[in-house]
Amino acid sequence: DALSTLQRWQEDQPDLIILDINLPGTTQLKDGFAICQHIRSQSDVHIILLTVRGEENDIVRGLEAGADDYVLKPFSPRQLVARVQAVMRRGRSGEAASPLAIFSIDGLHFNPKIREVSLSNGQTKSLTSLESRLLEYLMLNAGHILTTDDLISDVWGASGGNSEMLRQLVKRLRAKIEEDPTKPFYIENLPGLGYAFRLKR
Amino acid sequence: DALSTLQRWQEDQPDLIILDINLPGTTQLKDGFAICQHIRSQSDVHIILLTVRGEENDIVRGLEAGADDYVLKPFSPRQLVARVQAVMRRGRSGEAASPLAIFSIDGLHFNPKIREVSLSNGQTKSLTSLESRLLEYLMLNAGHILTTDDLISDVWGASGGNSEMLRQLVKRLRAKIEEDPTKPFYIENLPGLGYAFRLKR
DNA sequence: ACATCCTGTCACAGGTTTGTCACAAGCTTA
DNA sequence: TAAGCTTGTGACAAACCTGTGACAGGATGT
Repeated sequence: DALSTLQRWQEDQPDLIILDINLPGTTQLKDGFAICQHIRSQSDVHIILLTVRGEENDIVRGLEAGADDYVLKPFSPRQLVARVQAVMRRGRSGEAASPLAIFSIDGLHFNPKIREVSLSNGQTKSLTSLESRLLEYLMLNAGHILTTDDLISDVWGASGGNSEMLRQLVKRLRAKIEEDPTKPFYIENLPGLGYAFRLKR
Repeated sequence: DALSTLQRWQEDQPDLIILDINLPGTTQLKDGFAICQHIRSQSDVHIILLTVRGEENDIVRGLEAGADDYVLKPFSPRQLVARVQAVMRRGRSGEAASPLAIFSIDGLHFNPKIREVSLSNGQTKSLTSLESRLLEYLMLNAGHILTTDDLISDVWGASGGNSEMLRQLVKRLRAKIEEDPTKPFYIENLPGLGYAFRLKR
């Protein structure tokens, strides 16, 4: 849990920390991100996050909080070992910039920090808060199908949001980033499943 | 033993290897880890290690040598089956895909994730939700007879569904995947019993 | 106060998917 | 041969999904 994590970290002085974002017993102040940030502020230790698939925007928060890498649950032990080795390999000073500063896929560039997309035709548009959240989630999982529920809970959180609002949001986002919104290129619909950011093949 | 393991691996090209670390007859050069590493260096096949409880740091060595997962002896058959399914489920790359990545039987390729089949003649068709469920269940149990009731309860759940709906669904699925729906090749009917996905012999 | 933007809600259109009905063909059994 | 059962099939209707336009309330800035 949160407290003993910090204690043990100070006692053991490990080279690497694998940190589950969903720490049990985290009180109001100390969630996984806060811990990550706290540790990072005092040390250069390597930190790898464990995140549940479906909550990928935790990743963004985690990397911003100073994590070196992340692994999605469920993961294969082999994958975890590989990530650990990779993180250890790049020295502490490894200038592994947050890889998610800017998304660039298929001529679409998106900077979630300032909520701006630049299209392949040179145009630049600024997105609203919700549109940005949606696009970030989609591009983070480019090529994977995201169910309607996933998207809703990511954009609006566990409580709010419904499929009607999502449809409307998709429409508005497409109006901004698609060349021809009636024939979407980037944001693909999989009937009965959800949406996906399409990867060229 | 070590040598025949490598031989059979090359001959059989299995999808999954369950490897006991304590191989008998391992000479100085070839212990279980070396075998694991050797196989991994040449293939992406899934590897599950069997390790005796009490030597848990074998696990670390094994995972470093490229294994996907491990099972401690003594284990229950049920646990082993669960691990195998989990390993098979997540693709080779370590990405976790929930259903089996792709079924390929007798020239029929089926990706349940995106609900798409590609036929031997090169055509690809997308299936509806129910069609996909049915085909997945059939291919998962290819070569085994599935009773009408089994199929109904798998596709529609415990409550809904009846044999009429199943017949209709089978018809629609056959129309999409069979070359000649009047003479089905893949989906075979066993009068009075149910259906089966036919395996070539 | 006013205009503007963002967001949620309603209503509807078009397409697809699914359930239902009726019936034909094949096999089994009396 | 005649029921009786099972399986395959066509047609149709209901339900569902997705996209869209219009509109209203709230926030924000002038």
